[in-house]
Amino acid sequence: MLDHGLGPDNFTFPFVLKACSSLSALQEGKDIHEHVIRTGWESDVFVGASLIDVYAKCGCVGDARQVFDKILVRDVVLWNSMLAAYSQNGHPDEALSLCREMAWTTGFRPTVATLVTVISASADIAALPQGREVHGFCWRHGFETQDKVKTALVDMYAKSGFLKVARRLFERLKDKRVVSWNAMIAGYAMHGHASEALALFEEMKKEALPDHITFVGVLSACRHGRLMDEGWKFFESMVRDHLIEPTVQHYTCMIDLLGHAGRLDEAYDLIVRMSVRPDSGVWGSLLNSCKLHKNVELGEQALERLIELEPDDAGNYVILSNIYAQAGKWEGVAKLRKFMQERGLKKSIACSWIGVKNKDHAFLAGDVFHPQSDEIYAELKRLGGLMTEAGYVPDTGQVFHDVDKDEKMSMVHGHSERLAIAFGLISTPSGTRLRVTKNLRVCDDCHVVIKFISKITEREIIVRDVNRYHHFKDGTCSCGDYW
DNA sequence: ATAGGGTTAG
Repeated sequence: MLDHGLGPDNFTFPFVLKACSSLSALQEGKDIHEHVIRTGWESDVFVGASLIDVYAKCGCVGDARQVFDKILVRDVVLWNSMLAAYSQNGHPDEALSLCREMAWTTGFRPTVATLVTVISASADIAALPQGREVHGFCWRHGFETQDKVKTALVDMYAKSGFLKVARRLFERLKDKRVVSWNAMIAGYAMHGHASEALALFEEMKKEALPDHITFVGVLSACRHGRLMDEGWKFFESMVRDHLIEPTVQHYTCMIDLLGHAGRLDEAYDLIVRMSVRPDSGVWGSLLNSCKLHKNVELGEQALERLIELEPDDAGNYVILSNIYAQAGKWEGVAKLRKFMQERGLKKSIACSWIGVKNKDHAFLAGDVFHPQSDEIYAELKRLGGLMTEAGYVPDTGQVFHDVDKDEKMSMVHGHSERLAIAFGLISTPSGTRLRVTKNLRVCDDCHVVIKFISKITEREIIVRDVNRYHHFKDGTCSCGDYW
């Protein structure tokens, strides 16, 4: 077109940018962006929304935001594009605050797309107070009747641990599409409700055609329920009866099932001979299983692969370090720490949060910034006494740093999930279920402690960590102590 | 004639 001497206009750019977006072609997108600037179309909302989408699909949220900021006369689709850019790139908090800004500056006339995006952002951080607020908004403005909004709400309530609410909304869908079934099945699966997930899958087969995502849900239900035989049955049936080629996520479920069961060599064999390229999730699952079953050699191999795939992820080094520590191989711990220091890698900062009276309260390990900090620590101390009476012995094996024993104790005692739980206990009526979210894995010792707390205080405590949900009740956890 | 949204992840 350019060779023919024709200049692109405001209609040309969106078409060609959409092509970039579906190919995740960042360099081409940037070239076209320059062309947009040269031809003076950068303040066009259609061109801008397309550019934001290209940058979002390529993971460049900052570039997307620059495009957004240059456009001063915005329409609802432009806002939605920017919200989606945040939401899809792991910045759900930014999406929610941009949504507030949108409400403030534009008078907030959202569309179905706005709400779906914001609800899914709330779901991703299980930010229930915001999610409920959006749900209320949907209801008051007649959006709740829309199936797409309702499906997003099903996902949000499921991820926030309200499976019954999710199910009630799911049953009220006018037309259950595959996406809705998938959200509900995955919801049961991630909470370890394997039988509900599988029952729903049987029901689904009568009404809709399962897709590859349905099977991720089904296999992950088997995984969380440790249903090895059923898992393989579904895996084989997926390929044979449904003609679905297994993706890396399907393999991850199977490798995780084998690994958790201690069949580490079989898990390794499956990684080597599977038809798709193993990603960091696959090796991460194997590394985690090596920790559960104390296998140093295979753990080292898994870390080698992970260093190739995601060298900057500190969590991987920490897990191998834990494996070394369990085995008493302190030279391995020291070697890893040196390696991390040389590369400037730091453990991510742990953070837990809990919603109380429609407000989220966040805690870092050992922090004293909460206004009720003194009462929180007093409550932890009180519980500590009761736990010792009940037979609790602290396990500081997972403390990464090589510090003395007392210091290790205090580090573990101030873990963020404990602060969040203690705050929940002192600020809600007895018997109230607590729901805590954490950005990392729950450590072994906290897991033991929370089991004790659930029994001593007679509370149900739901902790959503980075991998899965833990439902603590009466001294036990739904994960069966494997996570 | 052009742009945005729901389901999967160690």
